[in-house]
Amino acid sequence: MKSAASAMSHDDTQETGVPQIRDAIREAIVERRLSPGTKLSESDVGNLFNVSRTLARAALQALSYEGLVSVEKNRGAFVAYPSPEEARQIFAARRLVEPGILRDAAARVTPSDIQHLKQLLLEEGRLMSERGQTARRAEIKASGDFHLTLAAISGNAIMQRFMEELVARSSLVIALYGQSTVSSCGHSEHGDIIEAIESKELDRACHLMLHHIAHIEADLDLRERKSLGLKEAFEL
Amino acid sequence: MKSAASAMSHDDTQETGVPQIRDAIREAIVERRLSPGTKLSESDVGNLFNVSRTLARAALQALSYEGLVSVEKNRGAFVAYPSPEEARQIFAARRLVEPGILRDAAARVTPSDIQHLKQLLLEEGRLMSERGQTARRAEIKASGDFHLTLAAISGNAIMQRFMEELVARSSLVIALYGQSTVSSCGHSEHGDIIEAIESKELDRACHLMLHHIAHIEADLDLRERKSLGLKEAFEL
DNA sequence: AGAGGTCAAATTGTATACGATTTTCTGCAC
DNA sequence: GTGCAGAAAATCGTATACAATTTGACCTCT
Repeated sequence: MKSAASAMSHDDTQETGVPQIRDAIREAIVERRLSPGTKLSESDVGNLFNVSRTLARAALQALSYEGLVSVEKNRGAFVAYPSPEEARQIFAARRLVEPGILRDAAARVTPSDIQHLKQLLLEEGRLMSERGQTARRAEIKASGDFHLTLAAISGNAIMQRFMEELVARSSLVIALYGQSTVSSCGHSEHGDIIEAIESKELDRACHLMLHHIAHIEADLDLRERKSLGLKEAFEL
Repeated sequence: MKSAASAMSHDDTQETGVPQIRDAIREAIVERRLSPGTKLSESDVGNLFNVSRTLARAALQALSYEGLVSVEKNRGAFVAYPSPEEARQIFAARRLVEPGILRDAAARVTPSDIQHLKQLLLEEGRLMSERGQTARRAEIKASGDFHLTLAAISGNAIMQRFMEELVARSSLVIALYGQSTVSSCGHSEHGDIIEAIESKELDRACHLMLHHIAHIEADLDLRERKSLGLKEAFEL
């Protein structure tokens, strides 16, 4: 396997600190430059960012709290490889919280917020028509940003952080179990939700949101792919 | 101020590892043996648990991710001192997610789960009638356990972890802003919710839950207590 | 060739060392 | 006594060192 290090970009600005490292790795995971299961050794991470293992380890720990990295005792850290069950729970959580966040957001939304959302939508559409790795990565981020912006508008920092975790983990799930090559989020659905918010049709907005999440989930193939029991794999 | 160390118990079993330390400190915070604002120096924590600063630091970092400890750069870690605004957001988050969790839990609840919940209720009642610090601490934990058990029954590990964070932080908020000396959770309200679940009255159960959370929040005095402007403090 | 076992290399776990920053104490001028 | 350097102490930030564990290779014996 290609070294984990080479898969990440690294600006040489000597801005030290765990947050930079954590954020850089998270971005790499969310944008799928790092695939689930990739080993993230402390030394490699440290070398890549020109820091000691101490800081590399701290960054990996931080990511493990967010569920993006799993650390196995005495074995090291790996980009998380969510199980189908875990994937289901992530989306169940989103169905549980996003309508509520949407309601809170709608109650506080300002015209400037609406403008911001529409801006995001435009950008998203632009990226969809482009081709190339870079555009694809930017599109992934943009489509998540819609949901995160709603959380930000809701004004609840706690729910916002939770949504950041859920969106990031969703990206991992889609990378693993997504079937269609098309974008993770139905672009038009975002637009419909914005419209519903704008015209204060709260119930319809929530309904659309639930439908939208279900739509994303429907594109996943979450059938258990066991190791085939180590026996079943060869009998027959 | 009394040393932070002396406020925590510590069993001498040489079970090393960050989790033990983290859990012990969390328990101490949730049970209010450690007050908001208390300094948690890395050396003290390390000495207390007979580990190096490395592990102490890791444990404190972990707690900061849960919002129970705030670490200030170059100054150290302190038991979190949530602002009134933060407190409001914590309860807003609970109002947002607990009805949903309750619905999911009700859909999967087994007779054995009901029995477990009633058991908790009994224990809670028993502790309420007792007196003394130890009983008070146990009661605090028991009252939170009701909400956590519901999350466990819902079968969603992600929501469960989120609820653990919210309940723990609620304990901090109540310690800071709670007015009445009585228990944080209306004991009878828990019983009513169990009944509603048992008889499959979902809407009523959710309604009761919202009411219950509002009831807890109503006991708080979340008025901003500024430093009193340094002038107003003395002009009558 | 295959099974099993020992050793070497790599990697993580934890402690310690040292520099940087903040806080506290001290002493001197006023 | 008050106020303000400046030094001393304490505490955090980061790197390095060393122990423990895992992994994989190689070698032997059947």
